[in-house]
Amino acid sequence: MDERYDPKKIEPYWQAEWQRQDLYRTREDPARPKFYVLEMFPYPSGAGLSVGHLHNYVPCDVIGRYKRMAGFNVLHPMGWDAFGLPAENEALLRGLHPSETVTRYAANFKRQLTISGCAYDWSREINSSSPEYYEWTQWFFLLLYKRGLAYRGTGAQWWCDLCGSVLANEQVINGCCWRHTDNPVTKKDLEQWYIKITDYADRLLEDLDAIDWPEPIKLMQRNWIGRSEGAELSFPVANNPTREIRFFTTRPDTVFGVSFMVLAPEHPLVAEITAPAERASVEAYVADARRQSEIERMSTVKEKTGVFTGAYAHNVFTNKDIPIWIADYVLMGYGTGAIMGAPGQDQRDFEFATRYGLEIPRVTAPADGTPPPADRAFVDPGITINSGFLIGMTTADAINAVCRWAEQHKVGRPTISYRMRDWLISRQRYWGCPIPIVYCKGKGNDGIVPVPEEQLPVLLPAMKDYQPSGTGRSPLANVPEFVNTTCPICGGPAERETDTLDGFACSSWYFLRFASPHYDRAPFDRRAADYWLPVDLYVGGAEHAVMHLLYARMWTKVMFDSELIGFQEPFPMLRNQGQVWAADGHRMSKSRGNVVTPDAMIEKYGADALRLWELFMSPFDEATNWNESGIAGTERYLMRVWTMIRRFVEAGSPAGAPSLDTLKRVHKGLRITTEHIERLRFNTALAAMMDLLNHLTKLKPDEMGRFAAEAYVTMLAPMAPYAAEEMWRALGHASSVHLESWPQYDAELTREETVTVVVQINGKVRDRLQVASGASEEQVRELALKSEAVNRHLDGKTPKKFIYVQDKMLSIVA
RNA sequence: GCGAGAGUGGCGGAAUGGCAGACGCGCCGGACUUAGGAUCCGGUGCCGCAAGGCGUGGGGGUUCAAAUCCCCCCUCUCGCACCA
Repeated sequence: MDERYDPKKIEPYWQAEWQRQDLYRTREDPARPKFYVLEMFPYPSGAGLSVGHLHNYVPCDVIGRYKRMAGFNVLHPMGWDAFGLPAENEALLRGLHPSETVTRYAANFKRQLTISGCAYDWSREINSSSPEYYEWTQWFFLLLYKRGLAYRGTGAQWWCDLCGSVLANEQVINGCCWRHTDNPVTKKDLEQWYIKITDYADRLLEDLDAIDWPEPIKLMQRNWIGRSEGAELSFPVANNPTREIRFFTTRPDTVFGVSFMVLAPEHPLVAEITAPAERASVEAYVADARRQSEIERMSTVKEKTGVFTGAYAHNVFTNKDIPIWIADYVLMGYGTGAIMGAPGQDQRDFEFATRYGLEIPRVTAPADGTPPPADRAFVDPGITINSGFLIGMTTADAINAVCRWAEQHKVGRPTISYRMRDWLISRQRYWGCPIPIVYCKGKGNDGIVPVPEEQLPVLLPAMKDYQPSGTGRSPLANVPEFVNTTCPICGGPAERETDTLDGFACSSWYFLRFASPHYDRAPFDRRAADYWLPVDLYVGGAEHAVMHLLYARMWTKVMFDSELIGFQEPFPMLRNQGQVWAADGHRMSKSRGNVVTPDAMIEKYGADALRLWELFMSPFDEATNWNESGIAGTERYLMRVWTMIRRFVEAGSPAGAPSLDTLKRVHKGLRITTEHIERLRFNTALAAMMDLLNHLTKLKPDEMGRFAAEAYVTMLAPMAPYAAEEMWRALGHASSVHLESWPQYDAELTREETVTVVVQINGKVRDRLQVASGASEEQVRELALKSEAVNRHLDGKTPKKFIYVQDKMLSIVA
């Protein structure tokens, strides 16, 4: 063992040695309990990993290593979410082929993770852009199609006429194209593929109750799904009884107060019902609404506007004709694109009615008998008034009564509406997973023919030029050899789908692939999946709260329904790591020049010191700003451990007979460290280790003894794997410390014999008593009343009341 | 605007109703030293010589006891954009 701790010397050595020993290879072993820890697989970018990424990977590595030592068979894999826009943009702008850049960037990520000491089983590395992987993404798409969960529909996409291509939301900046910054984007309607995630809305909602996820994430999913109960009703258009306006409401009890209707400007009825006299103003409003939606997020606090169509609807409850308006605050994408206006009970309707001088009937009164406020809507539940057969009913009863009446008279029914919409999974992009569909020219039903499984994968063709097709189709439309094919059924001429799948398709099942990453007969080997899945601990950023985590949950449920797997939730336990901002408080980014790389920190301090600082600088799940100054502290800590072990070894590694006090401290340190690692409290786990070190370094080697020395190094192993390995060898062991068992503590030895009991008088601490642990209230009281400090502060007053908290505190009220 | 989270020494943070500031950074002092940006030892919330008092964004409340629970306000961060 060298005198000085020199990470530059030991880290490369052990890296090579671990690789030679294939130390992190994982195999199924039914005899041992399994633990599957997974980080959300990263998109390999050219910027490489920053120290911010390691704030996720290092703690997960600690958990993986710890669980392995604690007796679990641990699966801790890594792969690359490799399809995506940045690689395609680089291809477009710099002519670099995405598969080359992605391969290079992934290799760099892997190198950075390796030098950081992360124990991944690299034999299970996957890449979502490799045909061996996306073959099965395509297979899943076909599964969804066969189950009626994938369908074609029309959707509007951002469009730049100068690029001749669709744009992602992030490519639209201030309403203009990212490349043509003074060219306003428009919307283009395209036929696209959708996934019917709405069929799973209720299950996605209900099953949230049974999983261990951060509450804010669950809440975001609940809000995203946005379930609301109500009724769908319909009113006929006056003088045009073949046409009706269907609408959803959560307050069917207020139908007698409906004094107008509002349609979304895009509503298909608008053109048909508009009266000739109003046509000009309606068309102008519709055009204006369309233009406004094109100029991104111009004004978020604008007033409610609308125009009258000149048409009327017949309120079947009041038998009155009510005006039909259009307004841009009604969205075509939610509900039916039409709402009833009940201005007395809805604040938004109230503002609209006030502005345009519409009638404001009051049909709900406060339950306490006071009149509804005159200057605003009364939105709370109450007692129904002015409402025919509903008068006197509570809001809840009136809702039921309206639903029953509507069903009997065939004008509506109770229903549930969801805010969540179906998942638009088509992308008009090159660098994605091809959709395994062909369109046969000789067939009806749009000629949709799924590619037979045995013909998968549909390979993404190599291209030289990634210019957009100009038509709204993906660049793949420019490759005739790809597009033109034959129908798998009739053999006649057919064209391939040229859209590719959203990257979220790849990430909706990758956690299963790690169980059997090289299996080539199915997406996964059922036996391996049954052993490893579900994921025991899933870790990633809160930014994936809704999309990725909902899609992956839905696909898992589809797999369960298809009897491919035996579980319904892929991630029973989820945690979010805290975001690490740059020292300047901004996102770390190449353009700001504030990226700190692990490479630079490892060069300066060594990987172990960096790892310890990642663990120590802040709680795992809380955001923090990067601050390099503390690494000096973790580096110094490692040096002190090193010196302690070196002195111990140089003294001949004496077996020693530690004092009871030392023994108790070791066991207590072990207990706290263990408990805190289990709870993912790495910063306080390390603090407990430092505390223990501060005690142990005061001892001579034979006072410390072999048990303490070895337990200490073993405990350090998950956090600082290189230094621990080197010290373990110096302690005379031939095999790796990472194959050792986690040391067990003796609970008896972690018990305190004496405790400090605080004495408070009227809420202020006046004395501290050392008493035997478990002392009775009487004993402590007696002791306290003898105390000089207590008597001085009691100042002759008689205690009125004592409150005793065992082993902690005696509170005296005087 | 709505929703979620956060606010504690000079700094990162600890304490989840029971000793505020664990552990570390920085700083101050000392030892060793030709030397120290190394190492080791001690100190370090604020006021005060002390006894003691004050102190967890601000204000109020509950409690024997509040950083922690409740109400109001301020600031910051993240998410969502009129969801009928």
